[in-house]
Amino acid sequence: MNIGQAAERCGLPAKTIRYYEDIGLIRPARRANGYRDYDDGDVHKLRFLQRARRLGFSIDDCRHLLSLYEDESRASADVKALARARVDEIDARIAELQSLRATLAHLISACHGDDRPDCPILDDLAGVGRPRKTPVGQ
Amino acid sequence: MNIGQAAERCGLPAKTIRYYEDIGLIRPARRANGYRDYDDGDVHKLRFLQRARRLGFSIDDCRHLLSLYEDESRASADVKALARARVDEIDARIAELQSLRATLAHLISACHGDDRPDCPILDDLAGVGRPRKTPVGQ
DNA sequence: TCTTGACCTTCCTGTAACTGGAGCGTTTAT
DNA sequence: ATAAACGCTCCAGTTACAGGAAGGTCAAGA
Repeated sequence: MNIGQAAERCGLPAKTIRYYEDIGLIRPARRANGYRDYDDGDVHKLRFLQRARRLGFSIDDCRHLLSLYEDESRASADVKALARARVDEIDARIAELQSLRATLAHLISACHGDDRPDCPILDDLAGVGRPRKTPVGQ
Repeated sequence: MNIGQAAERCGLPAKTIRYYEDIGLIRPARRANGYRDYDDGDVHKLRFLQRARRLGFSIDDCRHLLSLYEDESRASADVKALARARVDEIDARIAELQSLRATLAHLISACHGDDRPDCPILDDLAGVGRPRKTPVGQ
């Protein structure tokens, strides 16, 4: 099938599918006219990639997952380790965002937010008050 | 002062400071030898930028915040609105990450993670089982 | 004076993972 | 016959810088 139909079936834009080919994730057949020709196996792989990306795996992770998927003798522990690493990344990111959120919420609550120019948010960014050492995150 | 000293005082790498100049965020003086020459006001602005970036404001947000900061007749409501928008972005991102985390944690708990090749994580990515409609996020 | 090393300069490239568009050829339907 | 819809490749842009090359400048020591 043509790339348009493959795109429809896997849920990825055609542009993305071509990009995945550029970086060596898939290698569809070509017809005489130069058009890419996808079979069901290709679409299956593309769907695999779409799901893995949606779960936040990097392209490199996806490459790895795909090779594990195609390796009949893989150990499920390898996959589990990849997934655990993803969860750790996610946890770190969530913690960081929650810290930022708390700082911003605090500043927002301190700002009267009217037509007057004085603003604790800007004051904080400008470093008004005691010099802060690592006030948020890091 | 030279860029190295300014970098040390504001907590940003010299590369980043030059980049901020490229995109028009700051405009330090130049000496006869072509070296950038930062005064205390410049360093103050750079520190402002460093703090705003650390709070997750985009460069465009920073540009906006800086212009508000320099506008003596600004309304604090404008700043508050920017900060609120940031909090909304953060909340959305956190929710998304938590959803991803839950899905991954579920798959991880279902995977025995040993030397055997069968793996529910890969099965899920491959679409084994009932076809999922938008299982996570979005 | 010469040299060494630490700075500084500009410019180019690369990152992640695509997206948009130009300019062109092909297929399909009317 | 022609127009729409699709396909192709290649190039540029996105975010916010980081790394490095090639070269100029400056202060200190031998």
